[in-house]
Amino acid sequence: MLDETLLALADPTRRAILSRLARGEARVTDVAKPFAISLNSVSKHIRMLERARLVRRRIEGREHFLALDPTPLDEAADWIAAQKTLWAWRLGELEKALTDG
Amino acid sequence: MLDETLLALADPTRRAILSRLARGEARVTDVAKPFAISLNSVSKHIRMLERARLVRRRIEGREHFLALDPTPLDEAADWIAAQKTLWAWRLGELEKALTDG
DNA sequence: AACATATTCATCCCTACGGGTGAATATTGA
DNA sequence: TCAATATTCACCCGTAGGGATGAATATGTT
Repeated sequence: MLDETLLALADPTRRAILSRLARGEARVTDVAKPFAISLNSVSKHIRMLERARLVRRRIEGREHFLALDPTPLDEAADWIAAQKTLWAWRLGELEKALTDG
Repeated sequence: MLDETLLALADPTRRAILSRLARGEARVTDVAKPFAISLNSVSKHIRMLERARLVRRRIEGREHFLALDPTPLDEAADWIAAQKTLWAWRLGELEKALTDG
């Protein structure tokens, strides 16, 4: 799932959609309104966010309400945090080696 | 830069390359060795990692030595952490509203 | 109820790009 | 000269991003 999560987050439009949804549940049209791109594109972006499990959809008649699901963010944050630790350790060793030499 | 960073991280091969480089500097061939894919593909992945500023290249004769640059990870980690906070706050408000109602 | 209208979202088609390969091309090392 | 290192090129395949069109649902009017 990490692939889909990071791929979904790698687009500024999708990140903006997530920021919008962080202010509260919204319909597809509401989400699309601030963007200059077509509603179709927004719909596709939302589908990618759903595939990444970052967004859930609740259908009421013709209206589709979107809400955030923060769960996948944890996995992404964990991976990045782990890498930062590893890299910092490695660079620290390198620094030490340079200092000793 | 956040776009390139997250896009670069969204591929398992590139994440494996980063993990390899976390163990120390390495040449392109060394990095490519464990993978079943061709050297060309690895070269392309490395270029994407360079574009994302996650990897730096030092050329010595015919050998290209690759090393990590952890800087962009901070930006990514910060964005995710900020979103987690915002989302948690929003979901907390929702919880509160449901409890009050 | 029945029909027209407006709104919402999905589907079809095209273009661009990521990911993969093999072959060709410098460039350096032995 | 010959082998090793890495890039570049041309290409194929799958998919994301975009506009245009169509289907489904809700709303309003007679």
